[in-house]
Amino acid sequence: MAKRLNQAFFRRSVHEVAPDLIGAMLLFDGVGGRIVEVEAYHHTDPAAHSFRGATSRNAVMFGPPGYAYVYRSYGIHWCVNFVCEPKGSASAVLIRAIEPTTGLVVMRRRRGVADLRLLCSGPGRVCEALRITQAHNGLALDEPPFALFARTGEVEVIAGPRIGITKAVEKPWRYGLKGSRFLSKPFKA
DNA sequence: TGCCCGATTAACT
DNA sequence: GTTAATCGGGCAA
Repeated sequence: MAKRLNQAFFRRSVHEVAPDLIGAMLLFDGVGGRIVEVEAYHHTDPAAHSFRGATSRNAVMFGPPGYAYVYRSYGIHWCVNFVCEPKGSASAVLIRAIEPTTGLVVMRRRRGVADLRLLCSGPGRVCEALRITQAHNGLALDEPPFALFARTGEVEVIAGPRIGITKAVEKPWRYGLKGSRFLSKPFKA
């Protein structure tokens, strides 16, 4: 069995944690799969929610590492982040896509699509498939309903510009599993 | 208080 | 390629 990721795993630079999450297994209530795409955000980064300081929405980002920050996107979707670094640095990794492996029947029902590649390929899709909502904001990542396991084997991680932002667009802080069919968008070669 | 816009997605043309 | 859906945060007034 793969090693469980504990809070110490997240108590590092967000730019170390983010690529290390590629290939890791994410389960929520026993449903999920392998993480294939993430993005890193830091409080010194104009594109980060924490850039302008703590608010009620982003309060979890300013708390200790190893917790989930969940926010509403475009008034419609939920997106989940993993808080990193020592408490107060307000950095987090956005989970953008996973390769579905566990609980496929449940995820297909929740998403209303059968195509594996459309189940979890995008931050909003991941949360809908795993049924992560505002109710889970602030939960610890090393306790149920979360379960995270370190990748087993080597993986080839590729980096590139982040998606859907208008500030600091040039920063190559999107990380993905090279060649994965489950990315929300392909990485430029 | 009002207005603009976003770490998105799906359904259009 | 374009656009609607939908709402809270952030900033101007």
